[in-house]
Amino acid sequence: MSLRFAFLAFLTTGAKHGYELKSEFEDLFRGLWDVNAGQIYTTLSRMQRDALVTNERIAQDDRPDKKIYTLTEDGKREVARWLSEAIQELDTPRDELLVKVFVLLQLKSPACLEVIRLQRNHFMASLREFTQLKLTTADPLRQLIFDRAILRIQADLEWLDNVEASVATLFNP
Amino acid sequence: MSLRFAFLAFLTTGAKHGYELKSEFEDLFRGLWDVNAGQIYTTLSRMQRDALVTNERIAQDDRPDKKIYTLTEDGKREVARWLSEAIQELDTPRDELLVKVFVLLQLKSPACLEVIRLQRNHFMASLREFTQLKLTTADPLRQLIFDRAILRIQADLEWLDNVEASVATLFNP
DNA sequence: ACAGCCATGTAACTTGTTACATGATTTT
DNA sequence: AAAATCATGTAACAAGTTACATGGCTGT
Repeated sequence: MSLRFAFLAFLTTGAKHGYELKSEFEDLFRGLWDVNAGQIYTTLSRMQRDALVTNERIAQDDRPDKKIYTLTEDGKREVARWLSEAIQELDTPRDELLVKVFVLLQLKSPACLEVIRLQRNHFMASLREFTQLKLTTADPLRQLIFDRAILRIQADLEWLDNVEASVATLFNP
Repeated sequence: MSLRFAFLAFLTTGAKHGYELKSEFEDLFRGLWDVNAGQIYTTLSRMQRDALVTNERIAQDDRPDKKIYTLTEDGKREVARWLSEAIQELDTPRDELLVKVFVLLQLKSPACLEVIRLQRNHFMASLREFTQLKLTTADPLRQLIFDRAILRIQADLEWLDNVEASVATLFNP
């Protein structure tokens, strides 16, 4: 869905063709998110199916044809709706780490502490990496990407500390 | 994939049938993650397709037949592999909030600050909710669920503060 | 009588993602 | 001569998810 919303937003500044949208997206998320070329066109055709965009084919002498996409009224409404609503999905983390740790706690698995240690080491390495990247980046927009990664990893590390502190109690009630 | 891994782990303590796996999972994640009944069986049949489990049909006089699932050797290897590797996906956040904020910053959209404000209000409300839930929960395992939500939301709130602080600079370079 | 639990499954749809295919132009 | 960029797309699969269907037993 993220790519779809990004395209919707990019199209508010004017009609664009697929390759342009890809470039715009990749310039913004360079390194963090490389989009496969094919995905651009599957995403756009699904947006068209949902009547969010229409396209017009433009012939070019020196280049392959391009297809200019324009937001429909529905598309404009969809952008407006997106901007007017907060994103909800973030506050109930249903991710693999929660499942892993929880299942192991439930099973009182002896592997539990080792798994925590392993994950913590991984996080610490990522943290060092992103901190380094942030420091060596001049672009303040780019720094915000790394910032987010850093803050999230720190939250997860803190959580692992809490989990570890609870293991003894949970295993010997 | 999370459900699949949970089932793999649950099956290490013995053969089980689908409904049992569903109950075990829902007991653990009650309120946070309600699994649709159908998903149990699609997940199990895909696991069977991938040779991670085999099943045996058991007739019961008083109840419908049940199918007992057992881990294969491949399945056991898969669990072991899962436990021995840290989860990687968490350290590059490619989520909708990042996309939303970034696209708006890129477009220098006047909606930007309003979107941040909206999202912050939403996070604050969630934070109050989860804090309340954590306080009124006796089960320490259950508290860890809310703990995770709380820590993640706090990290995202902090990030929004950083973003807001950068908006002025980014809009007037 | 009816709700709810036990127990299973299928069909269908969505999104994410990749491999593959085409072909011209520009840069090294 | 080769590599990168411009530009488009299709086919296919995996995974998440839901609606629907079946049917018996148990508790109120």
